[in-house]
Amino acid sequence: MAKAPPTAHSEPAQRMEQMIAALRAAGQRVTPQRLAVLRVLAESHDHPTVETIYERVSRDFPTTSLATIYKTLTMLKGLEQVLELGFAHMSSRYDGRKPSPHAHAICVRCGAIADPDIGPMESLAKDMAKRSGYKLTRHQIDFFGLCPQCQKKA
Amino acid sequence: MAKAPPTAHSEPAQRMEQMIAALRAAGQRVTPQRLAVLRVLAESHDHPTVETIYERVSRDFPTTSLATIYKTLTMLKGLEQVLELGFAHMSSRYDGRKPSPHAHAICVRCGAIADPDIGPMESLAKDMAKRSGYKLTRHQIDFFGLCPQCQKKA
DNA sequence: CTGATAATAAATAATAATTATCCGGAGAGA
DNA sequence: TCTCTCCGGATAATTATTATTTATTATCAG
Ligand SMILES: [Mn+2]
Ligand SMILES: [Mn+2]
Ligand SMILES: [Zn+2]
Ligand SMILES: [Zn+2]
Repeated sequence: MAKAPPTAHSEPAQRMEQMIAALRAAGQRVTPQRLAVLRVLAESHDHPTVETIYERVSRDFPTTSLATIYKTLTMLKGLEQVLELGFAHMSSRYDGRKPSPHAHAICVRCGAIADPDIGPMESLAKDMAKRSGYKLTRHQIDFFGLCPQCQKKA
Repeated sequence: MAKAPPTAHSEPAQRMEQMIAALRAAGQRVTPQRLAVLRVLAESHDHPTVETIYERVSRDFPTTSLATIYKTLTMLKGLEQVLELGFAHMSSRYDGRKPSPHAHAICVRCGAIADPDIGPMESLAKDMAKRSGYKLTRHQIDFFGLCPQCQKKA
């Protein structure tokens, strides 16, 4: 059997290990429910909602409560292990694979979210910090429009 | 008396005229309540919340309902006469002075919002469109941190 | 391994922001 | 003036999220 090819970003399994390590380092308990949430986050490429995470966790863990998902995500946010994308008229979306702030493209029709690597935001943030006088700590950069699929249906 | 100095962006009065014209062009009625909302939007530099707009409108128009503010803002958004800044864990903020998308700095302590002109986002949007395949129509670019005042208090 | 204990999970209630519904009234146009 | 539609105000409903309460469980000292 051939060796698995190298990948640019972490495999779900190793991303999970990172998150578990972060929990332990923070003195947080590692419970089955939390492991289930971590797994969903590590495996999901679609920037799922709380509801979606809940459904995916529920497959293996049917008694889990929505509140548990919320609380786990809040905790992981505090540990900078998950990125929350917050919006006004739709529920938040979560990225557990790339937990540091990065730009997103959001389809206003179907909700699909893409996050290709684009030119770095550092210079933009520097510029904003300089001209506003703010001490900046994080950002959320969102572009809205139609995903390729929805463009076809138009 | 000296002539008023020229300004880079529109005076409240002329911004109001623009908005009124947009209403008329869209066949929308220009009512006293709506005029009151327009005035608040044209005069406010603080990116007010719905609640704040409501309070300001209520000074001159005490019987106004919150729902009217919401409905008027929704309409103005449709006419691209007001920019909504939507967030996950706080209520939306509105900019009626510069209604086209632009970057903001938001103070996480006191909520102050600044929007200095910074390096253009066009190239960033182009890059995102190219790499994601999305057809982009608008964006929201937010930087979070501490405003100058809150930095002092630290 | 066992038991003590503090943290956590589930269920549920509460909250906050926003949106929908209903109805009376004002206003533009015939 | 009449009419018909739009609009405003009051209030109910909805949605997303957070708080509370109680039972359960992961962790670790012994
Ligand atoms: Mn992402
Ligand atoms: Mn602005
Ligand atoms: Zn789409
Ligand atoms: Zn501040």
